[in-house]
Amino acid sequence: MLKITLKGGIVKEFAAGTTVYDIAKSISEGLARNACACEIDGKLCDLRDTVHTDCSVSVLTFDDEGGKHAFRHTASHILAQAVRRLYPGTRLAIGPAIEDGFYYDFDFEKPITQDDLDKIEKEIQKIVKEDLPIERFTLPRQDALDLVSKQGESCKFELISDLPVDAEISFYKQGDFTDLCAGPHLMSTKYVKAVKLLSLAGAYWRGSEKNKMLSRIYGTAFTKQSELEEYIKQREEAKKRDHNKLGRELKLFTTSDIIGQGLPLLMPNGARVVQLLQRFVEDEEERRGYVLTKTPFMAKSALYMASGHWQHYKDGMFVLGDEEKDEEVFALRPMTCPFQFTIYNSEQHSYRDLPIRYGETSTLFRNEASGEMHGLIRVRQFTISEGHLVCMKEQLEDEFKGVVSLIDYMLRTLGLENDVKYRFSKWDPNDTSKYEGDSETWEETQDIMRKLLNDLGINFTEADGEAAFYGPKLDIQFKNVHGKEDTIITVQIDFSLAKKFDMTYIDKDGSKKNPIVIHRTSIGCYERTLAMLIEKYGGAFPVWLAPQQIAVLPISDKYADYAEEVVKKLKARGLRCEGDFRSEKIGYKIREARGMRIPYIFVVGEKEAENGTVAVRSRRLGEEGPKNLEEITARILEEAEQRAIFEDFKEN
RNA sequence: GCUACUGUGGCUCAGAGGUAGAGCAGCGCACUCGUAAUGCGCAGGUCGUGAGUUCGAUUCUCACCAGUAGCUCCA
Repeated sequence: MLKITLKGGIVKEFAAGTTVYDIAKSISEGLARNACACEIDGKLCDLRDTVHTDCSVSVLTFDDEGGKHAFRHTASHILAQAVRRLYPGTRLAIGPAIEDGFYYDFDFEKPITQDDLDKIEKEIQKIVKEDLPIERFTLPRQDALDLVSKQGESCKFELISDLPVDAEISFYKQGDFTDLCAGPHLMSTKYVKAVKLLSLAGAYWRGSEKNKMLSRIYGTAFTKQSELEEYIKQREEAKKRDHNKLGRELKLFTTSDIIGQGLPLLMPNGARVVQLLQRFVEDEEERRGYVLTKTPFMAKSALYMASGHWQHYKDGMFVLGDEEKDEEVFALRPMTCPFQFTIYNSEQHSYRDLPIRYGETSTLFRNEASGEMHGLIRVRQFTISEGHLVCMKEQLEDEFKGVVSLIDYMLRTLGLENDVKYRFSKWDPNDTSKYEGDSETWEETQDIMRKLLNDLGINFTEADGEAAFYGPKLDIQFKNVHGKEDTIITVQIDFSLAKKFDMTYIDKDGSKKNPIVIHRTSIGCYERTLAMLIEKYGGAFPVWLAPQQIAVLPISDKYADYAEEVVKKLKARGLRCEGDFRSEKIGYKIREARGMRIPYIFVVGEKEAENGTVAVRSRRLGEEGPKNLEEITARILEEAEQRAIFEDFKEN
């Protein structure tokens, strides 16, 4: 008999060869019913797996990540089975569980449409009702290849072909459907009670644009219908915060067909928010020893050739002129590096000058592919809080830490510190042609960066192939309302461009050396950061960033003079304030002001005019009653001064 | 760039092979109002752009432009 350690340290004896499912059953029928997968000695396994040595076993349910994963993975198989039943000629690609659900990639004979999803969903429900037991079997590689080629599954054939010759290939079978799969899976289709297909999209086979585009069906699954409904509701709620919709409603930005894709126009409200952010960033950077530059928006191709952008980034640049015909070709800048490097090179530097921290509120132009543009998040022209720190190797650590500290301060000020994830972006050692510099330098730089990140106690993930062409990056990622992750802030250590660009300093011993460059942004690019702020706060910006901080609403025309006087006083104190003098009812004006997420509403009528007060309604506390104008002014000024954050806006 | 979808007055959306409606917003008038929509009236659209099919197209076809989700790429 084997000694099996269960959850909570309980040890029970089982015969060798017992399946985990039977172990779960012996604990309780309920557990067996809810079991989705398991961990044997900490390793994610299938319920069908058997125990052969003393070990620890924990049964995973939908409440565990691993269990949820298996559950949704099974849902994706049921989706594939439904598709095969309805559209027999369809080839299957892959169908994993993902963070909030699952997807399956198909190669349909005839493209399907949104309407087909309803049909497929009905078939899925049928399969679930059929309560098909799910069985696993394994085959030697050659037999597996024979099986999938008999099925006509050329994608599966390709996947198996990439596995080692001696590999045992596992399959899962449910009723009339068999799929190549590593598992784990549920024991039957009947558990997948609440499934919904969410969207239809294209996806390249094996993630490469050189390959065929397949049809991807996204869906999600829960154990209970009520949980599914809750999830759908949350998704709908999140979409209401979509910056691309809300940003337009709040008159922060707009776009125009005749201006072009990826070229949003910041309207007065949006421009004001960006201006406030820029002033804040420039002042803070000055405090931290940055020097300001203002460099040209374009340069001759020669500059980009020297920096390497011409070789590595030309497709992403707007080139002005025709290289074949014109003697001189210019390009709009996609990055600020070579410009600030040129400033560095305009004078001789001693080791005593270093570090030099250049900062610039820098407008950049990138010719993104037409399908990439999205609201304010992905655009063709944007303005970034750009900066390059030129330092010696022995200063790298302090400078890097200084940069991270500045970023941390920015994130905290915006209230985003808990909404971001840190990603250590490394080069792709299997495709070195995309990068400058040799592999030794890359590995060394990456080791240095990893050590710095660990020293700083940053909780980060590592990602291959995400580096810049000149060095590894620390990327700070933010998820938009659709769950899509984008980089808002990045820091890059660059050992290669200084040499390429011939940047030098004279060291103590009189020798010329190449400095190290840290490329960094402190708050990211303003358009994208604005987008994230809109979504984070649902448009209800903290007072210091609100385009309009106060609305003064006279109850009727009779009190317009007093309202005017209040507006004047507030403006004189530097508060952003407007009066609403339309002859509308007070409820109507309040509704509009709230809709615009204005943090403070001052209602003024007979009583207020008599007493020199205002009736305050704040976004945070609702109706606050009459207040002394001077006191409430001081409070709002204080709130703005502190850059206070209250996540306070409630829709109803 | 790729896949699918979408494009009707400022916004949200109806509609149909015989050149268009609703609500909100706007404007005018009345109301002078106490904390999330006062009433009445008026005006506003060559139905994204261009070409084709047709006696006739905004509705069908094609191309282009723009948007949405995803893929690829990226701050």
